[in-house]
Amino acid sequence: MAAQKPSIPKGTRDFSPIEMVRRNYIFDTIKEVFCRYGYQAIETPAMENLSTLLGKYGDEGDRLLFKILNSGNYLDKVDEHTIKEKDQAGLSRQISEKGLRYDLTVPFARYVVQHRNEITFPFKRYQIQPVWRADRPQRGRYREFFQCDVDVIGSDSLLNEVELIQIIDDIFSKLNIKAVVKLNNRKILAGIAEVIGESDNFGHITVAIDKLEKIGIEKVNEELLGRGISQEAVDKLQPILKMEGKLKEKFPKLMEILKTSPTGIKGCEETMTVMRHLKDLGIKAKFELDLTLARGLDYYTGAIIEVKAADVEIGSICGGGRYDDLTGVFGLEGVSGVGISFGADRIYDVLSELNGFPSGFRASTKVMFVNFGEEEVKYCLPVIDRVRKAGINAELFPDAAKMKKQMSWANSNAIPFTVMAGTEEIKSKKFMLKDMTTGEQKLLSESEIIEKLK
RNA sequence: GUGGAUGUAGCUCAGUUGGUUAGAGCGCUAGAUUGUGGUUCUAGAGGUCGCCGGUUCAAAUCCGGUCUUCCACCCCA
Repeated sequence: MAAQKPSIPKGTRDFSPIEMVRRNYIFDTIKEVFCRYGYQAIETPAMENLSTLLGKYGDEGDRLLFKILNSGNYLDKVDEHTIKEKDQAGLSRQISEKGLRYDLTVPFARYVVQHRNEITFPFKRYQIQPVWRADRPQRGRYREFFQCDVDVIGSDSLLNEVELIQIIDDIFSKLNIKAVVKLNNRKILAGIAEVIGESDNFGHITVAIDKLEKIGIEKVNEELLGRGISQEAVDKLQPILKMEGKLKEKFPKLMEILKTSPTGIKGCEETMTVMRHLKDLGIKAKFELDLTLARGLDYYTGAIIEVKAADVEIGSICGGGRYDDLTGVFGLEGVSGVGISFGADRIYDVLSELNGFPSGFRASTKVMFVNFGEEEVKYCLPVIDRVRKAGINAELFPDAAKMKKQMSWANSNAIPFTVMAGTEEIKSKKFMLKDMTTGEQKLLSESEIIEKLK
């Protein structure tokens, strides 16, 4: 057999032991906070029916879905016409009916509708699983990555928004990441579109102004005009785009601009309520109103939340918002939800860059027993068992390899202690314990070793 | 999906205008040290120069294609 060069698909990664320790540190921190606020874990399958996924994320989202080829002789079932006409979309529909999930929110909505009889609302759940996107990989962008979602479904209360931001604050404080929370509201954006008389172009407007920070006001205006938005509307938009100042000054200005749009006013009031609570709570993270924050996902209807790391340029590390009718498409109307998603992989990248991982928690083994051969193993084995039962992580080197080999193995695995027990030690019923950091060694009894390593 | 850069030892990288046997550091293996790792010294192993094709007497080096990784756009965690 010809040796093939091993590789993994573009945008995917292996996680080696050190990375796993670090990833688990992130997951554990996140889980702990989720649980603290009363959220319960669920999981859903890696693959969903395409009918569940398609049409929920906009055209761009549909394009980025990984589709799974049907099993069996799928080609037999394709009609001649499709093949002759090279109808790609038609073909894809006929040969693929499943896809890898694109996020955790839509599968969650599906879950809620499917299990509605078992659920007592409001339902608070968290879900930590990988998702897949057929995107082109880049810094902080992978084709397989983990999302950590928390959602409350079946409650309109703005207290949920507040709670989610508290969770954001808790998690990033624990991880020592300076977070900036950006808030906006789809209703404000809808109000703006309404006030400038371009409600029909809501999508184009939000996408364009989302780029304000990146490309500047001139280019945004160009793009708006290019998208068929009237000069008059663009002119009307200018004071909103240029609005500056503190929150206290921004809101009255915004209310004034939006006064003819009840929706806009509502959005403004909602956002003010949330922010007032955050202020009272003394949130550590910076939070700000960002009118340019749009977020592409089609299903958001109220609050929009996005978190960036203050010290690392990597895109958002957490994002989410309120969706009033996500379950509607699956046949459950009038259930509002709000949720956010933490990007574990980007958080990992941020911590790497900041050197923010706690040090010195690499090896889990506390002590390694050197293997000198059959007799010595017989002498050590029961002792190792008792050491473990005393709650000390211990292991025996599996082969009676050269001492040098065994010691350097312990060394490269950063194991802090080794025990040597050969003929001499067996005779005196003792063990030679060596501290690998200082090089010091002492002849001790079993109970003294357990005492020392505890 | 569009445009740009990149690929040489396990890792990080040198490699001249195309010219003989492709180098360094780290790591790895062995010995100095037969019951002692981490320091030191000595020796050694390890490369289809991403892959396929072309130009040439001759290609790591030039050309085309392809894949990977990275960057920008699009979009997003």
